[in-house]
Amino acid sequence: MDVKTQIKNQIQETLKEKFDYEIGVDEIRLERPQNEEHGDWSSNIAMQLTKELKKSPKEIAEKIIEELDLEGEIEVSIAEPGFINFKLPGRIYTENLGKILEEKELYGNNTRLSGKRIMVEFAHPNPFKSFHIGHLRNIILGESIVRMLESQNADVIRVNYQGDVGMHIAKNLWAFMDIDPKDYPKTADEKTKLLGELYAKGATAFEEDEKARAEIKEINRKIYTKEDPGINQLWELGKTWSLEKFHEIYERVYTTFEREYFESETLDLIDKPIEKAKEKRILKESDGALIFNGEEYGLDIRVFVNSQGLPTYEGKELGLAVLKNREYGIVDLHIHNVAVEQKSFFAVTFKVKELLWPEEFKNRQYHNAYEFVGLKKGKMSSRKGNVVLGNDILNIAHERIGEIIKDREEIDGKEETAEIVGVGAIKWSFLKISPFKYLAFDLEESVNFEGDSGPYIQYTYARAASILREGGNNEKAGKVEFDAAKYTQKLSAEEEKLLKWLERFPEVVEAASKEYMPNYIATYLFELSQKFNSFYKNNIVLKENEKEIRNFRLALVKATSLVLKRGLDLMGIKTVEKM
RNA sequence: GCGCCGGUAGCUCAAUGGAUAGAGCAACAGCCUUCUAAGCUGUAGGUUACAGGUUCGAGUCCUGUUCGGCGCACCA
Repeated sequence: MDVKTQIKNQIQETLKEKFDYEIGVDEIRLERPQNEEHGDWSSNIAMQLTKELKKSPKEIAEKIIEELDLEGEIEVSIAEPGFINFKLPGRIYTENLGKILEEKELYGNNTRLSGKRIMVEFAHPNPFKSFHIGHLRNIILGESIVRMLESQNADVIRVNYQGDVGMHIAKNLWAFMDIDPKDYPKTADEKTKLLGELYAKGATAFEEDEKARAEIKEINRKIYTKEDPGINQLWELGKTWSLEKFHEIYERVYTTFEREYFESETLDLIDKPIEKAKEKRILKESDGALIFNGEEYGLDIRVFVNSQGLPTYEGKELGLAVLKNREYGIVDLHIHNVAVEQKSFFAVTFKVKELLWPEEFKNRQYHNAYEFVGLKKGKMSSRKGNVVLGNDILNIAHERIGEIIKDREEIDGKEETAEIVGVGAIKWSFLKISPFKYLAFDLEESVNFEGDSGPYIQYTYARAASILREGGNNEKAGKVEFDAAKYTQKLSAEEEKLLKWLERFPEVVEAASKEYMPNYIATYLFELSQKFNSFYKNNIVLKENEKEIRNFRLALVKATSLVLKRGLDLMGIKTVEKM
């Protein structure tokens, strides 16, 4: 039994004995005091119960601690107005240090989601359109969510769903048809640039030109029917161009997909569920379209098949559900990592899927509605061809890092280092803030490498790596060759803070994975780095004469480097040994 | 009109209903004669948008106001 559970059980028993008051263990909450001087754990139970027990919080707290029978030298104290604070013996933390060194990169994992199959759908860029800063937030967040779930022992299915049919394509093809194949660009960058321009041209024409609008609608129809070989060919070509570029980006951000779905694949599968939905009166006709009237569920009205008889995005979602079920059967949870602007869409399609296929979908769907990305300066619009491209951002970060390290002789692979650190800087800037908060992206700030930044953490890791490299055999440094109980007496302030902070990692990972908030990990790692750097400044490791202290510090450095690396890994960020 | 999200230091963000609201950046002042200065130490910076309420205790919960973002039938 861990310390936390022991304390809770004891409080529960004491309340029963002393006050004849029954309370569930889960209702007793132990908190981490913000101020570490208040101890390692804190309980507010005495204040909570003042009314019910009709006694002052202090009185209750005093009675509780009188009766507590805790094992293992836990210090208990009372603070105004009635907090009960627990201070754990140093031994717990030195023992945990041994645990980290033993478990290595598995430290922090748990088995909360063992046996669960979770499908995470993320990225979804649309072919023919650009992969912009919004997609970057999506894929970086999605990748981290996948890794966090895997750390909880879930069996994760990574999928991507991409819109390769619909009006946005038709707008593009309308402009695409005017390009002479002789003028087709050669490089992937030029190709995607052209596609972006074509979309902007088509979208503008659609809005401003009556004739163009009719033509685009006709192209859209032909995309669905596949009756026009010329259009089919252009469609294939543009899609290939797009996907080539998308895969380049996936690779750069260390993402892979087990299955990439396309809207075009769903088209043949839509009729059946639509029929079924009509029979069950889930969908109804209205003004020539087939709609779901969500009002009775407090939801919006949304169109599943338009009055032209073409399925909308909503309709295709039903086809996708059929396809997924066919390929993967029932999964425990479907996570859709899609920005908050689609909240209404998911609320409705979730409800329809649940009504159609309760066994497969009821209580098995979650829309991770993360917030929008915008620019701190200026506005973005793909319609106007004015977008910040994902790749450009990564390139700029890469270049900036390249400049910084170009004169550092000790770094071997400068290009690779610049890439890893550059990508890390961008990922960090996205993940360090809550996903559920609007992100005002500022390129200058995200490539600022000081303080709360990816490179700062990576740099801290490299410092640790450097000590371990020069400390000789890493394996040996990884062994704690000292008497843990005795050594705690001699800890410096920095050592103690670092040691204690390392022990929190597993609970941070668990909370982050439960709430889909990688920023918890970022905050933790930043504080870990600060504590390590402070330790680094004031506690010499390699030149320490006393062998016992030297070994302890090497162990501490090793453990810190393991946790830094693992934490960054959960965020989808790589480390370098030298930078 | 209805719904969802947000407003915390000059800027970007933290803060499971808890103890003195914390960081980073920017500004200012220090530290390279110890393992990487992408580092460390310090100073300054706050009516937590506003007004009520609930609570032993509110940045956090409730109500209203206000400002901003997003969404609400044939786009995805």
